[in-house]
Formats: sequence, structure tokens, C-alpha cells
Amino acid sequence: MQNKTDLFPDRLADLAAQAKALSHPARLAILQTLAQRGTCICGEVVDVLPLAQATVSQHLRTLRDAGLVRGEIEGPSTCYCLDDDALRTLADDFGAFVNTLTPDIPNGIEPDCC
Amino acid sequence: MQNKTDLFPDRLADLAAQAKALSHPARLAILQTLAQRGTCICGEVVDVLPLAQATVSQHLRTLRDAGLVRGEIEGPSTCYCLDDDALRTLADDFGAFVNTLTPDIPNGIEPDCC
DNA sequence: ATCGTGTATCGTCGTTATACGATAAGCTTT
DNA sequence: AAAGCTTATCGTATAACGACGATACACGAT
Repeated sequence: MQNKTDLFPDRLADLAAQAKALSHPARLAILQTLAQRGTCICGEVVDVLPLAQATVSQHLRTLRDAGLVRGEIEGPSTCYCLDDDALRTLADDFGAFVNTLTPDIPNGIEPDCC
Repeated sequence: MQNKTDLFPDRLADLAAQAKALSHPARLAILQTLAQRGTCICGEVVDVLPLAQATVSQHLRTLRDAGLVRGEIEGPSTCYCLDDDALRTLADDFGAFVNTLTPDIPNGIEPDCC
């Protein structure tokens, strides 16, 4: 299979890549876990999820590669934080994208034909 | 591989499933194409994308299964419309999710440790 | 230096996604 | 009935994903 991803505009490719980072419940659960602590988590992420350590580490790497999470080696364990700015940007981008799809209807009439 | 998706809360599984529907640039491009017309498209979707007809049909099915697009057989061709409500709901859900992750900081101080 | 703890990476396996050609199915028109 | 057009589906091949055990790595404590 050839990868046709690069045949599309960068904006769409970037959005799709970010959506892919959020496309697994384990990764959403990781984000929630990080958020619930208020601060970074240096460990314990594995204990919360019903997955093996190697799998959680993979998901964390995916989130880090997507820029949604920052990780730094912090002594014996590794410290993971949410990247609040990236998350907000992502939410904004998605909101903006959907808005371009469904602009506020001026006169309240849906032009749908179906 | 055992599918561990159902080991997570429904809310997260649903959000992840919707994100997955948006996780390919071709599908985002299809949504844009549908939106640009203002009305539904009964054909021509294939012509806009750099993909084979079978591939586009598959992506359309994915979007339909995710509830983001409605399709009805319209004479010789098939008519596809955006489901504006579903799209808005999706955007709201994502916004809400991100907000629970990054609540508005009351005193403007980031509690990050990294 | 050794042990223990916690994380990352490697290798692997099964599943799912992506992409396409070929074909079928449905409707229009001839 | 046959031809033509459009879309869906089937079959298939390759790539990517998800999951895990095993192992390597880094560091603190002993």
C-alpha cells in the first residue's frame, strides 16, 4: 500500500495526525490521569490502566510524539506532563475546522437536501 | 491481539471512535468537499480526491458509520450530506473533554512541574 | 559493586486500516 | 433488452496499529 497521506494539504494532514493521537481510549485515559493529578506524574501511570507496562509506554510515546504530553527523565522514573497549550490549540483547531464545515446558519434554515 | 478497547469507560471509547473517524486526511477532505457545496453531493466526490473510487467509497462508509455523514440513494447516484448536528456535537464533546483536562487556571499559574 | 525499582526498547504476533482492481448492483436511457 | 453511468462490495496485498513478554537501561539504595 502506498501512503497517500501526503497527497493532501498540510493542514488536513496535521489535523488528522492529531486526531489519530486521540483515537484510542487508552490514550484518552492517560491524558485524564495526567490531568487529575494537577501536576506531572512521575510513575504510577501504568498502575491505573488495565494494560501491560510496555503497552502503556508505547501509548505515552505516541502522545509525546504528537506533542500533547511532555516527558522528562526525573531521577529514577520519568515525569510526564500534559502540554496544556498544545491541547488547547488542538481543541481550537478542531473547533475551527468544524466551524468551516458548518458555518453559523444566518437565517436558521438548513440547506440540506437529504 | 485481544481488543482492550472495552476495558475503558464508554465515554472515552466513544470519543476515541469519533477521533478515529477524523484521523485520515482523506476523510477530512471529504467533509470539506461536502461542506463547500453547501448542499449535498450526489456524485463528484470521487473526482475531487486523488484516490481511487473504491477507496473513496470506503472512506465515505467510515464517515457514515461514524454518523458524521448521511447518505441516501438518490436515483442513479447516491446523495451524501454532512450531519451538521453530529459534527457540532463532536466538536463540543472534544472541547468539553479538553476542558476537563485543562480547566481554566483560576490564578493564571501553571501547576506544571516540568 | 550489587540489588531493586521503574521505564524504555526490541522482537513478535495477530488485528485492523488503507488502497486498489475487478466485479456486482441499481437506475436511465436508448 | 441492452448499453451506459455511478456507487457499493469483494478479494487481496501491504502497511500500520495494539498488545505483550523479554530484555536492556538508568538510577537510588544497600
